This record gives sequence, C-alpha cells and structure tokens, in this order.
Amino acid sequence: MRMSRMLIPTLREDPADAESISHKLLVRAGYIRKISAGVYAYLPLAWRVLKKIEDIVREEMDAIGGQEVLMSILMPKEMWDETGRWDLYGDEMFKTKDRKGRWFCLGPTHEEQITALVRDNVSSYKQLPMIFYQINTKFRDELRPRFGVIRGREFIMKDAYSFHTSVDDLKKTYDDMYRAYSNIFRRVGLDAEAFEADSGAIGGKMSHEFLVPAEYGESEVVKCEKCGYKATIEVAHAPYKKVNYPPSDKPIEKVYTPGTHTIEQLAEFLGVEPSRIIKSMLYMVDGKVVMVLIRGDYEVNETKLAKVLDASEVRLLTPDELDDMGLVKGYISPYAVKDKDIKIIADESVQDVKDGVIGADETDYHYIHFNIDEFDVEYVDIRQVNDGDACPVCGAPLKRYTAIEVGHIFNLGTRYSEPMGATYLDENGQRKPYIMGCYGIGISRVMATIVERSHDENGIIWPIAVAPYHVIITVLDVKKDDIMAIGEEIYEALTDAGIETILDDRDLRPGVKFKDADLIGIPFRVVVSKKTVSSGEYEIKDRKTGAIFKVSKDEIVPFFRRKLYGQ
RNA sequence: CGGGGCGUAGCGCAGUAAGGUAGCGCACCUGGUUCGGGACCAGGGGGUCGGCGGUUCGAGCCCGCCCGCCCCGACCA
Repeated sequence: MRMSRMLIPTLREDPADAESISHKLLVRAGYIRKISAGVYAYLPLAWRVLKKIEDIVREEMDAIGGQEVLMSILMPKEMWDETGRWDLYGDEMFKTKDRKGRWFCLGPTHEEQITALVRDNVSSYKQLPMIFYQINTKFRDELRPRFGVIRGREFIMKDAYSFHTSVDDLKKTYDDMYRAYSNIFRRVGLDAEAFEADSGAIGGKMSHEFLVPAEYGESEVVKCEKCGYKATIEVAHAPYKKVNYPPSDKPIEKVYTPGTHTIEQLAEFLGVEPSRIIKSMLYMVDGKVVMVLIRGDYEVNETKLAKVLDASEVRLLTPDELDDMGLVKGYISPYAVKDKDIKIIADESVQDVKDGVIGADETDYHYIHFNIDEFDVEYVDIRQVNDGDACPVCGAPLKRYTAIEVGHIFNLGTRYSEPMGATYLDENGQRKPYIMGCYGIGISRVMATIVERSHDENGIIWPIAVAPYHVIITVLDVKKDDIMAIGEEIYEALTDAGIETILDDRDLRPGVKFKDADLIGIPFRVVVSKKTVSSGEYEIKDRKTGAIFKVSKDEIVPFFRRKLYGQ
C-alpha cells in the first residue's frame, strides 16, 4: 500500500485529552480517533493490528474445539429478565426501545443469549461438551471510561462459553482455556500472568484473571519476589502487624479533638500511633446494616468483606443515612449500635487494641482508653494488603503494583442454565441444567496494553506478530523516477513474498518520514535513496533494537524471510 | 452522582481581567530554495469562538440555562 493514499493521520503533539501512554500514542500515530467519551473509531492501521490479534485468538480457540459464532448485539429485554440481569445490570447497560416501544439492550455480555441458543437447540448429553466463542463489539456504559481504549464504553471482546455435563468436564475445558489464554498472550507479546481471582458471589470456585503489569492499569496485585506468592488485591492475604496495647487501668474518657478529619491528624493530635485508633464504619450489606471495625493503619477491602459475609452487595452508608441514625461520619463508635440489632465485625488486627482510640458519636470528640472486649465482635480478615506487608508464605515484603486485566476465565456453574431452564437429557433420561464456563479477552484492550508495554520515546514498537505491517520502505528521493522505481520494485518483491509492506512514497523531508516510521512502530524500515541505490547497500533498521543492516537488493527478501519466519 | 478544569480552524494553544473588525504555531494548497532524523522564504485557503436565550449601539469576552470533553472522588469513618 502506498502511504500517500492511506489514512494515517499522525500528529506532532500529544492529544490534549489523553493521559495514558497507549492513548497518547495510538492517537498520535494515527491509529484511533475519539468519537465520544469511551467510544473510538479504529483507523486502518489499528484495524490491521486488531485483526492480527483476533486471528491469533481464533487459532487458539479453534485448537481447543471452540466453534466461532456471531451473536446479536441488540437483545430484547425479556431475555435478560429470565436471569434478573435487566435490573441487576442497571445503568451500565445501554438500553433502547424499538418503534413499538419494546425494550432492547446493546449487549454488554452474552451469557443469556448463548444459553438460550443452546437450550433451544441442544438437548442430549451426547452433544456435550460444546464450546462457543465470538469476537464482537460490547457495550457497557461505564461509570468512568478511561485511558483511551483501555476502558471504553464500546469495545471489542472475545467471549467464549462452554457447556458441560459435569464439573469435572468443565475443569478440562477450563484448563484448556487457561493454556490457550497463556498462548495467546505470549504470542501477542504480552507478559501476562494468571492470578486466582475473586469469583464474586456467582462465579463458583474457579476463576483466574490474566494481568499485565502496567502503570495505567486498574487492577492491583501483590507479589512476593522471594517465594512467588501472588494474588489480586481482592483476595490477597498478609498477616497483620502485631501491636501491644493492653487494657488501661484508666476509665474510658471522652476527649475534645477538633479539626481531626483524618486518621493521621487524629494520631498526631493525640500523640498516638495510627494503629491505636479503631475506625468504625457502617455498611449496608444486602439491605442490612453491619458495623465494621478496622485499625487506623489498615483499610477495608470490600470484596473480602462481601465474601466473609457471603453478601452480593456491600456499600458504606451515605452521610444522609448516617444522619438519619443520629450519627456523623468520622466519629462513630460501637456504642452507637450497642442496643440495636446490628452485627459488629472487626478485622483481626483490632483484637490487640484493648486501650484504643475510637469515635465518640459526636462531632470533634473521640474516646480514649477504649476496650474492644466490651463488645461482642467477630474477628475476620478484611484488610487491604499494602506494599511492604509480609508475605503470608515466607514473610518477605510484598510488592504491590497496578496491572491491566486482559483476560478472565471463570466457572459459571448453573447460574444461567438454571434460571433459564437450559437443560439436557442425561444417559438416564434425566433433565439436568448445563454446567457452564465463560472466558473473556478484551481485544481492543490487548492492543492498548501492547502499546503500554512496548514503546519508546519515539513511538510504538509493535511485536512482529501483531504489527500492522512488517516492513516500511522509506523512499527518500521520491521525485527521482529511477529511485522511486527501485522502491516500487522492492515493494513488489516483498509483497509477492508475502511480507506485509507499506511504501512511504510521500514527498516529505527525510526527518519527517523517519519520525513517522518510528511513531507508527513498523518493525523494520528499508531506506531507498540516492545513497543506498548508488552504493547498492540498502539500509534496514530494526525498530526495536535500532540495529542497522546493510543488504543488497537481491538479499532483501531472503533477509526478511530469515528475520520474520526464521527461514 | 460530588468536586475541579476545559470547550476559539484538522491538531496544540493565546485572546476573556478591562465588550469595539478573530489571532499564533503545526498541518493543508501554490511558487521557490532546500532535503538522511519533525527546513526556510513568499503567497493562500480554512472559523455557527460548544448550543440556545438574555443584557448591550455592539458579545469569543458579561448573565442564565443546556450540551460535550478531561481529571480527581464516589470505600478509609
């Protein structure tokens, strides 16, 4: 393809509204353009990259017996009512009505549709297991779209669903998927690592997230570099730091603590360690109020909290709700719920604090010499693990870092088959609900993640497997017919050899063309100019290493055969 | 949803304090010189100043309403 006729709108400056590296570079290098918040158009280069990623995904899905389908994006409300998710999904779902007033949504995911398809068209255990996948556009009206194509409201996703007669059979496919995902991420050049994930209230036991470490990620993980322990922040565990605050012989005392809005301010005001302070929080847990206590030097991890309470939704009470109970945020204590039917649970770390500081249920006042033993408290692990906390396995300090979630696999059990009446007949003629698994990869997010991981100050550096083109021929003296003709000749030879090549025939100064080639990130650049033509030594530059090779014209095709295919 | 910021040519921005003919750089078009790491000179095209309404002789600028975009927060009591 001639670059002079392609839509590759590169920019000299970073777009003003971009924050993350991948967002800046994909816009600047002419890959994507914003249409609306979290909604992007993929220009020709991006679409080529996406198709490469998709093809790798297809190969790996086909290899484990996946059947590719393309489900409808527009889905009727009734389908979602069957599982109750029309209401559960809430505002995150894009909803619309047809001309007759019937409700539809733009699919944020496809469990309902695939389950309905299998229910209505498969009926015997003899046909199982079955694995389906699709690569399709998903719509989610995210609370806050971010980082360009990393979290969009419209995005490309590979989603797969499997149907089984037993958990053991599901486990086989689950393991196949795990390996396929590892292959996919390795092949696209990502150092993704699988983490046992929180599967949520409905996910069953097996669930793994595939995460790639990146500054602009939205997931947090901890890892022990000594023994290899690793976990997402939602499930991570680390022993709490022991403190020793034995009961005081002094009675509990209310003290005036003006202007202490944070734990740090209060600790400083009273001249105590933050670990001596107990934070009291009121949570709404599936409609019931629960008091949660945690030490001042720790934070509550709501996912862990939900899990220990076996709840599907936990949230803090709003200031208004607290107000209705006569309480004020920041100054709550267990005394406030003493005679009420409100359960008190505390993080394990609180048990050491027998002479502590706690809110006095009154603005600007706290109690000192507070002893937790007065209360009937259940101790559990609901702490957020921090950077530097001790590894639960070997005790070495844990590293905490951000990562991008590029894939997620999990066991669905009968969460969808049961309510939807999706059953098959087993050997004994018994109706059984399908055991299901589901598996997702964010295709457009993978593209952005590769850029986050593979770039330099000059632009993107695509791994060969996903590069939009392998080679860019930079013709410098385009107005000289003989030189341009040689550029075209090399272009034809490479293209005929199956090497994806782009011909930069634009009549621009050399510097501009070199900068663009680097920015868009093509793995190899061949320079055709007065200099290289007259010397007969064509300069080939490796975008990643910067290595320069001098190659005669006839050797160019063999050179790339070796470099690209190892032939 | 709360807080903050922004919206002026394709992109990046100034102009808003103090109302008076809409600017700069890049990009684009023409001509010339140049040309192996984002050239220079000369000329040129391109604007509902986010929208609607108001104040005013006169609004990019003041007032009101609305829309869009970005950042932070929406768990730390």
